[in-house]
Amino acid sequence: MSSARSGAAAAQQKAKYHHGDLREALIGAAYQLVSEDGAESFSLADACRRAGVSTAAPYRHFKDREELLAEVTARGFKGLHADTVRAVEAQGEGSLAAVEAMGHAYVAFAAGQPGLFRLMFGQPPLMEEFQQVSETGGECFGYVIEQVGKYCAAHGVDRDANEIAIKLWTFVHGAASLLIDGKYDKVTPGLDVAEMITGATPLLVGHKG
Amino acid sequence: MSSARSGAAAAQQKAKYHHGDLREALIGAAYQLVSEDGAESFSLADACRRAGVSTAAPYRHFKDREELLAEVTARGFKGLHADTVRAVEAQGEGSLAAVEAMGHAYVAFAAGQPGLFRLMFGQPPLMEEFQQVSETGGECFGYVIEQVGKYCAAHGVDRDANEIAIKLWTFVHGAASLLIDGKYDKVTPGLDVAEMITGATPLLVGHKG
DNA sequence: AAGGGCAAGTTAGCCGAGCTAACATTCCTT
DNA sequence: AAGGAATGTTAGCTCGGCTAACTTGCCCTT
Repeated sequence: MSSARSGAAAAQQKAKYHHGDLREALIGAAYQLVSEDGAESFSLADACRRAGVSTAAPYRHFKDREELLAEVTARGFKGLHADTVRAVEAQGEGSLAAVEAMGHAYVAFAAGQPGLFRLMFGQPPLMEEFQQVSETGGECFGYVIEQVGKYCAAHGVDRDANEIAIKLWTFVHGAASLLIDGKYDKVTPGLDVAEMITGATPLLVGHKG
Repeated sequence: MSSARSGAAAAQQKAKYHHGDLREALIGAAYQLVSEDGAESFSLADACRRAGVSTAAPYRHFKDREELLAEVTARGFKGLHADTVRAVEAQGEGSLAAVEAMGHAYVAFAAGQPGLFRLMFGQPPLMEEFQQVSETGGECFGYVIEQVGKYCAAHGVDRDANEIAIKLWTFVHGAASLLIDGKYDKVTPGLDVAEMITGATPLLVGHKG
């Protein structure tokens, strides 16, 4: 390790035959491209252009296009997980507000990076084969169940936390999907999705207010 | 119209330079291919092979691949609409059972033709431009609002029917999406989605039971 | 310090898909 | 019967995924 190229800051080094950290560069480029435009229109060649390498270079780091997208997907789940944790901690574990905040975080994530969200939740048989995707996705939902359990314990709700969590997830996922796919606009242009979630959450958890 | 080739039964006619009804044949092939495998992997060339024509032939009937898929999408909405009407009429308009049945029909449609469902509800900016898609989709949801309104009127629910319908749609759409994308399996393998909908519907409509 | 091996780039090229242009055949109308 | 409009065809372009074979340069051993 010569001092000149420590870290991932090899980007400004010009005319280097070796890139320095092409793997990370490709993941980063793919993440950006997918977040905005979606995985359908994403091309490996695009990512290569961004990274300034030939179109054959990625195959030194990934088996194929899919494997790169799997890595992007896994990072998406990590990001969603982190957002969720942040949302809960801002409200305090065990509160109804924390449960609602998880829903808002989910929708905000989808709205902020619709292409990535679709990659994470669409076309499952393609992605679920990759271990890192299954793992990160599982952790993500596990946390939600955990938090709903804490809410139930704190508020004397004697229904199954897992069952409640699934209903909440279902609702919130539907909201996120319909929102980013523009379906609400066709039907109720001014809809405030956040408010709808705040309204529906107590119903679904069986909150006695 | 000579008697020999009336109807769409021109399939068995061999070595005919003109296909007879290529437009319908392509839509049919696309519908099948998309229903099963999804629109992503659908190729115009595949549909051509099925119809027994060259890969340039479709362009006499459709501007491009998108326009064919738009037609398939519109037919998908018509099918969903028809299924919904059937479900309601089996239970009787205005009943809670009818509202639940709409949800079940929605999920069943998605489960039966996941690729088509994703085409109908994913990647909106691509499809919504096509008028026939907007129209058929709008009619589809309009009917749901109508039915929820009838339920509300019959049961003295004084909340806004539109608002309730959107909540129901949101929930059911989430259920359909998570089901076909295999996400429930990762978390609660034995989940009975139909039962979950039956359980959640009364909560969301504010049914006083 | 020399040199060899390996990691990680490159170019060239194959294939399949979308799409267009130019040509061919059939239908249909007059 | 003739000719134009529809609707096929072939040929060929571009682009993207992917592979093979070659090249470069880092690093490790001696």
